[in-house]
Amino acid sequence: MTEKTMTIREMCDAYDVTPRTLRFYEAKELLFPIREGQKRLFTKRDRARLKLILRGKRFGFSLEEIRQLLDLYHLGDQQQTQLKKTYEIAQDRLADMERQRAELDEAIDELKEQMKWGEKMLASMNATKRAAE
Amino acid sequence: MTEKTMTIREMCDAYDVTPRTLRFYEAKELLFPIREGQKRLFTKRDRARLKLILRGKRFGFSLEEIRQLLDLYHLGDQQQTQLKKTYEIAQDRLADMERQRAELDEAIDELKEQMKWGEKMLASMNATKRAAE
DNA sequence: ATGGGAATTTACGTTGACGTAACTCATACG
DNA sequence: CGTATGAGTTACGTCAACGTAAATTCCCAT
Repeated sequence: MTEKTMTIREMCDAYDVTPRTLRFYEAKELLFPIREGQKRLFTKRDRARLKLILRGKRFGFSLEEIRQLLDLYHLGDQQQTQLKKTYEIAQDRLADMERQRAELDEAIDELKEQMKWGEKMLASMNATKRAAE
Repeated sequence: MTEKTMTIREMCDAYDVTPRTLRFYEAKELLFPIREGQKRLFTKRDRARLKLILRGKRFGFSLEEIRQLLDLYHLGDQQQTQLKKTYEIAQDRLADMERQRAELDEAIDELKEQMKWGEKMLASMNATKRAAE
C-alpha cells in the first residue's frame, strides 16, 4: 500500500500552512489525521482534502461550505435527502462561481482601462519632472 | 447641474445596504456624503464609488484595498511615488485576479465532474427505491 | 404641545479563521 | 542526566466588516 503518512511539520512545509491551521481544520472536521499515540499522522486522503480546502479558500468558500463539498466524496450509505441537499448546494455554488467569473472578467477589463489612465499620468508627470531639471 | 443628492434611506433602498454600512464606509473614508446640518446627502460621486465598492467586495477585495483602488480616480497633485505605489498595487491585484480566474475555471470544471458523480448516485438510488416499491 | 418617525452618535457584540502565549509531555542527544 | 527540540492542549487575543441596542435629536402633522 502507498500508506505513506506525514507529520504535522512535513505538512506545514509541503502546503505552507501553520500547525495551528491543521489542528484547527481537524477540530472543524475537515481533516482526520490518525493519532499515533500523541502525534498526528496525515494520510494521502488528508493531503487530498487539504489541497481542496486551500483552493476552495482562494475563491471565497467558507470552511463550512468546503466541508459540505468535501462530503460529496464519501457518500456511502447516506440518506437521499441529505445527498440532494448537498447536491443543490453545489449547484448553487457553481452558479455563483460562474456569475463571479463573469464579473471578474468585466472588472479585469475595467481595471485595465483604469491603468492605461495611470500610465498616462505617470508619463506626463515624468515629462514635467524632466522639464524641471 | 445634475446635483441630485440622495438621503441615506434612498441609498439603502437603491443599493440594498444598511444605514450602518453607509456610515461605516464614511468612517473608513470610502464615501464622503455632504452634511446638511445633521443629515447625510449622498452625491453622484458617492453613488459611483458605492457601486465600485460593492463590486469590489463581490470578488474578495478588502475595503482597504478598495479604498486604494478608488484613489486611482482622484489623482490630482499627488506625489509620484504614491502614484507609483498605488499603480503597482493595481498591477498586483490584476495579476491575482487573472490567476484567480484561471483557478476558477479549473474548479468549475472539477465541480461539474463531481456533480455528474452525484447525478449517477441519485439515479441509482432512485432505481433502488423504485425496485423496492 | 406632543407624539411618531427618521436619522444620528456611541459603544458594545458577533462571526470566521486563525495567532499567540503558557504550560505539559515525550524523546533525542551530547 | 540535563536540556533542547518538537508536538500537543487550553484558552485568551485579534482583525475585518458590520449588527444591534440605547440614548438623543430633529422635523412634522395632529
